[in-house]
Amino acid sequence: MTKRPSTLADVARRAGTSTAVVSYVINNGPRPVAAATRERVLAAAAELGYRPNRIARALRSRTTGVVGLVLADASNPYFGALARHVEQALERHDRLTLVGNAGYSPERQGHLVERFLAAQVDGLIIVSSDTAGDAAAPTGVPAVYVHHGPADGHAPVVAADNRAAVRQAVAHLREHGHRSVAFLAGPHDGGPVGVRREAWEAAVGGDPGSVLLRSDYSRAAADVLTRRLISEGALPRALIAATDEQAIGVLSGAWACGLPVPDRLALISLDGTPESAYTAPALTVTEQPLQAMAEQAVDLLLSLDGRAEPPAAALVPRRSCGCSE
Amino acid sequence: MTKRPSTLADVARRAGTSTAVVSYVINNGPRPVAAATRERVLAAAAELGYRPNRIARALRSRTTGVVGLVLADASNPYFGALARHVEQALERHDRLTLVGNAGYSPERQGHLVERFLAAQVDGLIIVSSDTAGDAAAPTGVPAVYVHHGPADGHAPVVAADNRAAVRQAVAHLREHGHRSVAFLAGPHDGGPVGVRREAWEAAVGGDPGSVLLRSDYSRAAADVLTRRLISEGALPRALIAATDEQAIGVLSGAWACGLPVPDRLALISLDGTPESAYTAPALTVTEQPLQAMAEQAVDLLLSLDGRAEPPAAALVPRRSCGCSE
DNA sequence: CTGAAAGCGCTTACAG
DNA sequence: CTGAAAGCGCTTACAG
Repeated sequence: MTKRPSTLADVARRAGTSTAVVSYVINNGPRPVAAATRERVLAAAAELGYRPNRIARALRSRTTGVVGLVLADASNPYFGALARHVEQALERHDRLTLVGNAGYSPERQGHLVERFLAAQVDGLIIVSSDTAGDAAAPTGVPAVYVHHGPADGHAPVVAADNRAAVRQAVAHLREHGHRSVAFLAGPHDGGPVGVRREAWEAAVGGDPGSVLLRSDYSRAAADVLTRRLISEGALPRALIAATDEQAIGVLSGAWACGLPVPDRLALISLDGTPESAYTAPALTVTEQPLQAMAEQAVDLLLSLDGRAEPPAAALVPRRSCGCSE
Repeated sequence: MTKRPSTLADVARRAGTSTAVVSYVINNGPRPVAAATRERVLAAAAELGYRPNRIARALRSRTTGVVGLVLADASNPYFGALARHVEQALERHDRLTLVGNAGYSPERQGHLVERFLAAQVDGLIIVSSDTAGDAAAPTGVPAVYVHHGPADGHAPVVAADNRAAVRQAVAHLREHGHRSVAFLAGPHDGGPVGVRREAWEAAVGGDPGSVLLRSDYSRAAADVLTRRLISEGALPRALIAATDEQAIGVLSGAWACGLPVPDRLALISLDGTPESAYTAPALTVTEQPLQAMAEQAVDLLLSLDGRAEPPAAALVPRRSCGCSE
């Protein structure tokens, strides 16, 4: 038989004071309380194991301390890492994180936003890919997009400089002596991967040897594609993968076919998630500043400041491009 | 100027009825409403863009529809996958998920539990490793542990049969002709990895060639350990890694040293996260039924039923053990 | 410095 | 079938 949790009124009764005073001491304000009274209240609260009911506080003060985080795809480590950094940043600001996975579905994203709004979140952080996202522009609470956002400019979007990252990747592969540099894009253009693809196109000019490849954003799809290209003798010698997921699938397919990386395939990936450092071989990446992006998004949401862009993606040379670590 | 969101009272006024009736139609009960009245209410709600305030409902009905999910370590894909499945299962039951990452710290876990309780969650799902967990037995709301839980039996624990998984792994490596099978454990015993280690010990008997290795639960630590063992000529020929994180680190270290897997090292991992299928080479694993575990935890929490144990971990032969895929 | 009281937006007995 | 009203646990003007 667990007894009813104690309330403010219980504490007030026990301390022989009013609920107002109890509230003032629990919240350290907004009115001063005499030291002696404060002690009595604190003692009463401790004896009763009082824990403030945030729901009641939220109803009254119209702020829940909860932020909704919508993920384009929680199973992609890139979004996963972003999510962890967002949650941590919010926790540092004493906010709770309500999380939802849209699984690349705009409908599910819209549904999540609705549910979060009904839960009276104080704000929304939407980690969006290309497809989902532009639709449900949330109303009533502040929202910040990460990675990709609607173009209408109604909500801030935090993203790294994708074009610069691609230019670095192409240049690096050229330094390794590759004249042609292929690109593994997503199934559609649009969103950050579309931007990356455009930047690649601009960088390789019209070079016919620099072919455009496409696969879903999954290890499985890139693995299958790689096996097929190898069996057809059509695998490029130098390749930029739009995402780590795809790059890992390429590595997996290449290994299975006995094709050595980087000797027969020089590979660079554009996400730079933590996992990219422990593949076989380790992936050369342009590392997106995931933590900085997450922190900036949280700061913008809580309007702590409107800091400048996050640091640009940095090229991290590892083995897969042909560097010797 | 965004105007104040409409309330039940606004809808009632517009529909020319009482708030009680509006509540009845919004919630389809618990009292019947005349069809004509219902239409008026629905129309009014639609015109006003009414969205029920779940906080107010929660305060009144003492149930928030929110569950708190505490993760031992969100950056470990094993826990990450579990978290996704839990969130999806909760979503199917129309619950929202408040998420927090304890980062292997019992203090942070306790702190998260406190905050979740203050937020009036309807229940807690605690995905715990060995170290964190036993401390803060939450009070007042139902709780279910996943992967590992306190031994006192106060809360249900959902976990796969770790011993059977280890026995399968050892037997499989023996079928490949390995008399000695080493084991890469975590930094301490205790929790599921402790159980796995014990089961390994029982399976290999006192064989002196079956050595016990230890590393942190990270790719980095296992990578470093593997490089060191190789340089010392002390790497075993057959190894069971307690976790996928460690197995991936082993693969990474082996590749960097030019040591071929599985030819010179046969490797099996005991988690079986999705990533294990796309390493180079693909990892042979005992696959923990992560989705089934998550669903059972949610069902237990919402006391839908007390189903039997989740299905046992199944051995998935891939390349790293020496099988030819 | 402190108390009595209104009110946040709902749900649900209680009358009719 | 419907309405008037109490109350969930807080916060915060308003008096004193």
